[in-house]
Amino acid sequence: MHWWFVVADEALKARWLEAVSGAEIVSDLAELGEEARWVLLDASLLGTGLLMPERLAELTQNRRLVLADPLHQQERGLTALASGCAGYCHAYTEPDALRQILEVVASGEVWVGRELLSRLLGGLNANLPAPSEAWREPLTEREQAVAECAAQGLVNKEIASRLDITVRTVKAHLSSVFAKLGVRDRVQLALRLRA
Amino acid sequence: MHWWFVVADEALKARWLEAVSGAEIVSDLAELGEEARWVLLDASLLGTGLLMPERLAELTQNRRLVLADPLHQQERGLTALASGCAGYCHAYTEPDALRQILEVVASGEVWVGRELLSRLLGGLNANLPAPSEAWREPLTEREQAVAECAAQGLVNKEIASRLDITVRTVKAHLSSVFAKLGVRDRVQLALRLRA
DNA sequence: CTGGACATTGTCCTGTGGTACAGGGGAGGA
DNA sequence: TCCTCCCCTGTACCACAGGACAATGTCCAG
Repeated sequence: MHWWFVVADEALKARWLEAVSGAEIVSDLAELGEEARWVLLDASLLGTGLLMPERLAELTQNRRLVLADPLHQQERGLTALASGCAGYCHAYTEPDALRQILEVVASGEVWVGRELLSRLLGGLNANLPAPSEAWREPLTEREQAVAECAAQGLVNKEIASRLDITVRTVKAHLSSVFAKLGVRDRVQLALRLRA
Repeated sequence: MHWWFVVADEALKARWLEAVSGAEIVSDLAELGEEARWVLLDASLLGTGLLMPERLAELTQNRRLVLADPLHQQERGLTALASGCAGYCHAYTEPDALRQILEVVASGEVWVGRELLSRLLGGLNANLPAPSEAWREPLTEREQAVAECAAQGLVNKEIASRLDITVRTVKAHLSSVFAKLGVRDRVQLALRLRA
């Protein structure tokens, strides 16, 4: 995991390096090569006051980009995330907080501060569509429970412990589930339940 | 910062303690006192299959609550977050990932996984970084090919035939993939690649 | 009362998954 | 030339997955 910092301001650079020493530093976006897969970008280097979704989408192709914005506003944050950024934060956020943000992004997640999250949750739609659960129809309650566990990646021992039954019972239910759903093993079961 | 784990399942407890040793353990919600300000709760201990927003709102008053859910579904995650939870994750998430979640929450932020975030950003024509590609980064070309096959539900024999290599070579690549991606078997690999 | 469905459990078996230890060849960079 | 990494492969081993065959108990509808 190697971070690239796109930052021109010396004070900001120092602050970021406090969070992640050893990062590669460039002061202009044009200097970013394809090898820069994990990037922290000072939004002020984007050139315009506004965040251009197309520009951000272009920049975020084939890389994880965290946008550090001196103008820390919800609208800009939403635009950044909606345009493919893997995180949005204040440019001058505390080094400890910045390190955590980069760690979260490095592990594959997307970083959202609580303000943005609150904003997003505020627009929650009550009538959310239900996920596909057609797989449940032919199964008994116990079979469903065992199937869910298996599809979540648990081994038979763990399922037995979780549901307070023996491994033999787990196998019995799984065999029945496999037959009813027409899959041959738990990998295919997991794929089926996630479809 | 002192975490309280509300968990009855021994295997789950051990897993959580791997993430945060020294946490206070209780096996029933009734045992939670007011001193428990940072709580990780096994959702199965809520008593009903459904997540009750009123109940969650009650539980999250004056405390940071992360809900660890064996039934890891977007709807339930949205309900949890909208009801005041500071985080929603899979009950059996990897200890390293769990530690990171708890660190994020401990620092005052809210934890949201990428699936939930994608849902929340849905109304904004979300263009989150492609989740299906992040797993490629640490893998060699051949490892990627083998991983894709395994994640599609193929057994080792079938993968060997398709890629024109021996079963032993398939196993070698898979073991390397498991180590690099931090998964323990091909079910978890499949889930990871589909995340 | 009977039969069927569901849930649970036993022993036994085979094949697979996954790891350990070992090794060779090719390509590319220092 | 040497070293490292990738790709490939061998034997061996153990644990697990999954199936076969068998059985019991509970509940409920007919």
